[in-house]
Amino acid sequence: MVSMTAVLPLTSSVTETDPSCCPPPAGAALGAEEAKQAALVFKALADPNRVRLLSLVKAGEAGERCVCDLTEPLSLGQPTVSHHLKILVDAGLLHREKRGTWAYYSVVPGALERVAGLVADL
Amino acid sequence: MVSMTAVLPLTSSVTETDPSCCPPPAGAALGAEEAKQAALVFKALADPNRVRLLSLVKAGEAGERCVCDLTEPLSLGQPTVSHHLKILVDAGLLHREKRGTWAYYSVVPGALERVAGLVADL
DNA sequence: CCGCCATATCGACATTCATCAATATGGCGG
DNA sequence: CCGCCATATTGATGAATGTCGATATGGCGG
Repeated sequence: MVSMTAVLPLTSSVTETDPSCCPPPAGAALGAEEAKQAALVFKALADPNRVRLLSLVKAGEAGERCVCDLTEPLSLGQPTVSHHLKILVDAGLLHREKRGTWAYYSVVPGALERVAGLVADL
Repeated sequence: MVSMTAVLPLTSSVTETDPSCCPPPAGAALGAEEAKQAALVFKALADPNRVRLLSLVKAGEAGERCVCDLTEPLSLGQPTVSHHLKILVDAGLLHREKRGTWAYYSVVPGALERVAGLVADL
């Protein structure tokens, strides 16, 4: 139990070991910390079922989807789906909102575009 | 020894189980096969050292880099670096060219942009 | 032709991860 | 207040993965 921190600061928040601060020199190679942060986001996308989850949530009406609608198309157990969703939330890609008994997930606005930018200018 | 196939068709090559062919309906959720292909690429990026490798290669002069110049900045053994490079090549992200005793790696033109697009319109 | 050098492959080991069954939590209807 | 329902958490297990040391491959200089 050390996690529960959302990754994807990518805009601010610079918890580096290196004291020489950070706005990436643009054009230069990534440092170890930046690479680790980036890899954390990619790890969240490195599973077929999580990719499908993101896709399903995004395609859902109003851009959101309840967990109960996600277990069936993936042919996965409910605990497993819950686990994957947590990983996507921790990565800063999904947002969770609990309404009554149900939990609705939606794609964090701009998150995918931000990741796309991350890839494009490695 | 089953691998050695480059991923990232993403443009053509559709080895699906599903017979109803494939240009993604655009707007609909991803199928299982598409998600698997995407996840394969993300898996290649899901390691900090591989992200740094890509970055280092891209930042190298003439956009290429010899293996011997890559082991030191990563503090990794040569076999390990070679292994990571192979994964990036198999994912269709890096290109390998052997000149004499040395192996030069370069980013496949447009590969990163293609992956970025993959992420943006999940 | 022999040995050095850069790179790739192999085998092994420790760690991480995806998945499931079982259980906990917490709201809603009766 | 009791039990059902949707969701989350826990524990366990098998598979995948990152790393290393040792070894194989293959070109180049002497």
